[in-house]
Amino acid sequence: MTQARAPRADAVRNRKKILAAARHQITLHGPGVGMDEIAAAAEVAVGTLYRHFPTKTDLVGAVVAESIGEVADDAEAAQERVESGANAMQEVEAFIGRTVEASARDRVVKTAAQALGAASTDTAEEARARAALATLITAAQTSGDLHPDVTVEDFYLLLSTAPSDRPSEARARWLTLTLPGLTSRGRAPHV
Amino acid sequence: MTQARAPRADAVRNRKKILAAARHQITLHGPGVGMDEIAAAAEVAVGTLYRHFPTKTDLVGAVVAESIGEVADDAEAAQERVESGANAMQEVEAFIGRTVEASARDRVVKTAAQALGAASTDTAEEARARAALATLITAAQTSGDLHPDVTVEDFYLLLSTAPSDRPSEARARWLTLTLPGLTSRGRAPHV
Amino acid sequence: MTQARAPRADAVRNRKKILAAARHQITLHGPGVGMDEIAAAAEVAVGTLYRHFPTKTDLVGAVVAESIGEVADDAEAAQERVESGANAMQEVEAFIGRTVEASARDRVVKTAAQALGAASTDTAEEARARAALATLITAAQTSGDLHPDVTVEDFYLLLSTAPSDRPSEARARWLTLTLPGLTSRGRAPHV
Amino acid sequence: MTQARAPRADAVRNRKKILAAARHQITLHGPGVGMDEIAAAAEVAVGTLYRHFPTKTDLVGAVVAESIGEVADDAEAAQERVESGANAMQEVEAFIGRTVEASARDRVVKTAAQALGAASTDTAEEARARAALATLITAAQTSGDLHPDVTVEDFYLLLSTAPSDRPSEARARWLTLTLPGLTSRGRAPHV
DNA sequence: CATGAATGAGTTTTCATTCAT
DNA sequence: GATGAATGAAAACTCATTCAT
Repeated sequence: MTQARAPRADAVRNRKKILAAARHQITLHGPGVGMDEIAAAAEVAVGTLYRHFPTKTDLVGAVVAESIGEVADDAEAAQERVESGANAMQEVEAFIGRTVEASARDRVVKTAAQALGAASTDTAEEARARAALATLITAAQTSGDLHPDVTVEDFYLLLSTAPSDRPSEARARWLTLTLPGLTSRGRAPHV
Repeated sequence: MTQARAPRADAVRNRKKILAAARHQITLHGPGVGMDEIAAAAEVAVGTLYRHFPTKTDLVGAVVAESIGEVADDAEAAQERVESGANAMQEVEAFIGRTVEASARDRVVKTAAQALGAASTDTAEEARARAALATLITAAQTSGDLHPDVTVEDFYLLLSTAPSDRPSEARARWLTLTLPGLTSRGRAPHV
Repeated sequence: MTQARAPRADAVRNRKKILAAARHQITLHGPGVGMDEIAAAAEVAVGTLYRHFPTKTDLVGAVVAESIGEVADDAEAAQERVESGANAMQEVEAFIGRTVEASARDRVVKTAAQALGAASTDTAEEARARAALATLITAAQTSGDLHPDVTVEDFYLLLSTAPSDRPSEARARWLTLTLPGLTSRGRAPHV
Repeated sequence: MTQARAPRADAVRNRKKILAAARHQITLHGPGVGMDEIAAAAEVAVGTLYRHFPTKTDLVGAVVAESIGEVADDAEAAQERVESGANAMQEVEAFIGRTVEASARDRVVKTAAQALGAASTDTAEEARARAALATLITAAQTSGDLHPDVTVEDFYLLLSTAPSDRPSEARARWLTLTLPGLTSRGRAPHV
């Protein structure tokens, strides 16, 4: 069992520089930035870039995974606040709002992921996010007005269709139109 | 007064073949299909393709315009049914459902338009669609439960964020989650 | 012997329009102007253009031939003035000066001819020019200082290397440097 | 202080092969040879060619610069011979003769430069050539028969209009007709 | 005869990826 | 491990020329 030798310090440093540069470049010039440009921005040679990420798809996938990690962090924080007594339904709505805003800031990353068909998700971060969201959802269904049939998939469905590339008023309006569908009252049967 | 000479029969035929082929190829392989491939699919030489559409952007724009034309047709039909006594709110919901399905079939066209920055809209078709929708909205607000602040823009906002590239169950679920936000009851103030 | 039927009036008109347009367009945008552009400028369809000139080379050749015709006119006029008593050497020098200026005005035609390897000359016009020049040369050798070994070819050699695409000062300087070589005194043997 | 790292051995080799091939191909088939052809002749992929010269204009410019370098070498050698006691006027005439011959060998390079509007000159080589020529001119004006108003520009004017694409007899004749204009005797005022 | 649509080889250039140094 | 030069398959677009209408 060849224990994976601990990565060299500079290799770690390079990986970080590359990810940061990729994120920046993609946000700046859209997907379709050349690998050369990303490499240059990371102050690294293309070869090095390819040693860390064998494919452009892989690199973009990693950038996306990072974003997911941040979403997971956010969801976990919300869940902890709920455990400490915060209103679950309010946390759910606030979480959605923040995530939509975040994906607006990083919108090109999303586009990039789609454009390149980057495989959906890096398991570790994904799992964390999913766990925290599930807890949050259950809490809001118990103590609040979140409709009982709502699932984590529904969150993803909505978040992945948020108008991240539209002006902030559009995003606000979208929240107004969309959030009611998550509540019991909003979806109450016709009288 | 140089009366624009009637276009030749074969030119018209080719234009149609090209548009059809473009639509098909784009739907099949995404935007970024080569012009050569589209030309081949249309059984035409590239030169011909470029005679009809001087730029790839123009071609994609034309394909998009066609789609918009179809949406306009659909909206007008719905409006006429309402004038003939059909339930306005039901027509609104059905219209949205149908359009989401249509954009799922043509999903890549949408992507293509965004990707290439094809100028937003072909005025003529756009105007028709807008007019029919406005009438439809007013009718549903008068006789049905459509929320009074809903506008044509809201329709566009929702339609443009529909999960057109997801399986049909996802699209159905999306309708379930989204439609309530358009109604007065769905958005009723918290008690 | 099928006597070549007299060309139709409109065909003649078209030929002239095409030649004029070609000359204008080439002078304007350099050789490499598209045949389509020339056709458009002549208010004629490309097909018509190709009926009159089966090849781009042919068209350019015809334009060049026209220029030669003008040179021939000029040479004949000079020769007639000499017959009427004008100073032959002065006429020679003036003729060269005028021709250089003319080729500067039409410079692109020359470039075009070279670029496309347009076959050297249209016999009729060429012959007229050659005859008039020969007479002029003989007169200047008899009554003036034109070096006895100078031939029509020498004139062509100089004219074809005139700096037609340089500013007029350059052309003037070129005359200053070049004309002495045509005279007996200028080429007097080293003492 | 980022010391420009020494270029790799193979890169240098390729650059040379490319320049040589470009020169050859251009001389052979005129400007307008495809980049693909040049690449093939250099036994290199197009991409490599574009790494070294980002634009066709750049490549042609480099080829031209090389030619100018050779002219500069020649002029410097002539100047040194004069410093060592050689006859200045003879060196001037010989230099012009050699350069005309050289530009006949490389004639298409000249055409190419004009055709592509390659920015007139590569400063370094140009400067060397100009310096050597100026010295040579002064020497020939002092010790020989070179006309006092002749400048480096005059040399360029003549060389750039030499009949480089004509047979060698034409070039010889051209020298006979042109050189007198550079001398004091040749341009002596009319008696 | 005129028209102008169609042809298709060819042009320059880009970019993800590989591999010698 | 890092470097950056080399690769070569596209891609979008042009234009002289042909040919159906």
